[in-house]
Formats: sequence, structure tokens, C-alpha cells
Amino acid sequence: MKWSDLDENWCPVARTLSLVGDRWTLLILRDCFLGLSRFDQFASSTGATRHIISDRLKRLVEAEILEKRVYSERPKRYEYVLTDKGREFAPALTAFKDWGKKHLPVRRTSGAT
Amino acid sequence: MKWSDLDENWCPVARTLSLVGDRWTLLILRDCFLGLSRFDQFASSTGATRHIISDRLKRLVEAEILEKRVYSERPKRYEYVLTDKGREFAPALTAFKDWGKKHLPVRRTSGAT
DNA sequence: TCCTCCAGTTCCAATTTGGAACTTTATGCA
DNA sequence: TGCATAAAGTTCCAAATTGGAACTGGAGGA
Repeated sequence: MKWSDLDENWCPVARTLSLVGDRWTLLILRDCFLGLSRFDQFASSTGATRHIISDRLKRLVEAEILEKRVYSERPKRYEYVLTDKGREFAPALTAFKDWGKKHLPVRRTSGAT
Repeated sequence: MKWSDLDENWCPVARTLSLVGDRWTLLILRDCFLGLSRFDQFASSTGATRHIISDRLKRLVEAEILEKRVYSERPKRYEYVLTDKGREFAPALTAFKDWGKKHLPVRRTSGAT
């Protein structure tokens, strides 16, 4: 079964996952909430390849979760910002953040516990 | 960058995603909250291949989000149930559900709402 | 004996990823 | 002029992950 086949699923969780159900997409959204908005920022912040960033941004814009907007005419440059629909995704990321803080404390390779 | 490299990330969202940041894992968790607990149930409910189910259950057990428990000695059969840590993931799924209900209504090919 | 149930495992082709280099448009500087 | 840098992508290919379907093994039942 392909991931896009989930978009007509009876379950709202499954439908949501058909859009944002992957690591890099969610990480890009996190970045948006942190105020990042440019291609290169997403690339270096998430660690995903430019290839993936390009693909995921395209999907997010198509889903109207992000809006692609010109911020420089010459040279043409674009940035990506959350739409209202995208901003309403905040509770989900907050839930992830809270769970991670509580259950997955960082164990630094060198340093204290 | 590999997905597992996120587990030491400074960001709790990224660390969470290193464990549950994929479609099928999250769908399995949804099923657990719906009361499902067996391999075949997950396979048919999610639509993922048995291969994937096997892999994801293994990861979830390793992460102590699910617990593998014998429910039949002969033949040996196992089921998977949420641990406390896993149960605390509920808010995230609820957020996904709410977002999906609001922003991704089903367009049924035939039938009522 | 043969069929069914259930939890996995195995195999292989097809899709997705990772990584790195390249493109395009424009600015800064010596 | 000539060269370097910046930003947003695209392109290419090898490697990893997935999808699909068949197979395994232990047990109960007709």
C-alpha cells in the first residue's frame, strides 16, 4: 500500500499521516514554528538532503500547510511560511515535544548524565 | 543523514521522531489505542506489509512504547500492548486526529457524511 | 490426512533516499 | 573584466527501504 492511499482513509489520523507522516516533513514544520522559512535553512537545520527538502516543501505547499512566497524579485527567491491551516498543527508538535522531553532525555556522548 | 541519527538531537521533537517518525509506526500506535494488539490485526488494519509490521513492532518494543506479551503458550503466541510510556503518547495522536477531522474531511466516492 | 489460524520470515523487484555536484540569477570586490 | 559568494533548486547514481506474495512452524479440528 502506498502512502498516498491513506488520504481517503476513514480515520482522520491516517489522513493526517498521508500528508505529514514522515520524519522530514514534521521536522520542516518544527522549523517553521521556530521561525525558519528558507530552503537552505531547512536543509541545514534538519539534515535532510536538498532533494528531500524540495519534495517535502512541494507537498506541504500543495496541501496548503505552507505558503510559498516571493521575498526577493531579483534574483527571484522564495520563502515558505505557515498558513492558518499549518499553524493549527502546533498542538501536535507540542505533544511530540512534551513526550520527547519526558521520555527521551539526551544522553550526551561526553559529559554528565 | 539516517533516521536513527536523530535520537541524540538537541530537539525533543526530533528525538521523538527518531522513534515514531513514520507513517506505519504511528498507525500501529493508533491501533493500539483502539484496542488492537495482534500482529495480524495490525497488518490488516494499517495495510502495511507483514515485513514492516514486524520491523516496527520490534522497534516499538525496544523503545518500551509497547510490551510484547505471551497470550497463548501452545502454540506460542504474542500480543503487543501499550506501556505507560506508550499510553502517554495519546495527546499526540489526539492532536493528529483533531487536525485531520478539521482540515481533511473525507470526500466519499459514494455515501453520506 | 488435510485445512485453517497466527506470528513471523524470506525473497526479489520497485520505489525512495543519501550524497555530492551542477545550474541559474545576481551581488560584491579587486 | 574576472572571480568568489549566495540562494534555491535540479540532476545523477549507488545504497537502503518498501511492497507483495509466498513460505515456515506449531497446534487444533473435521
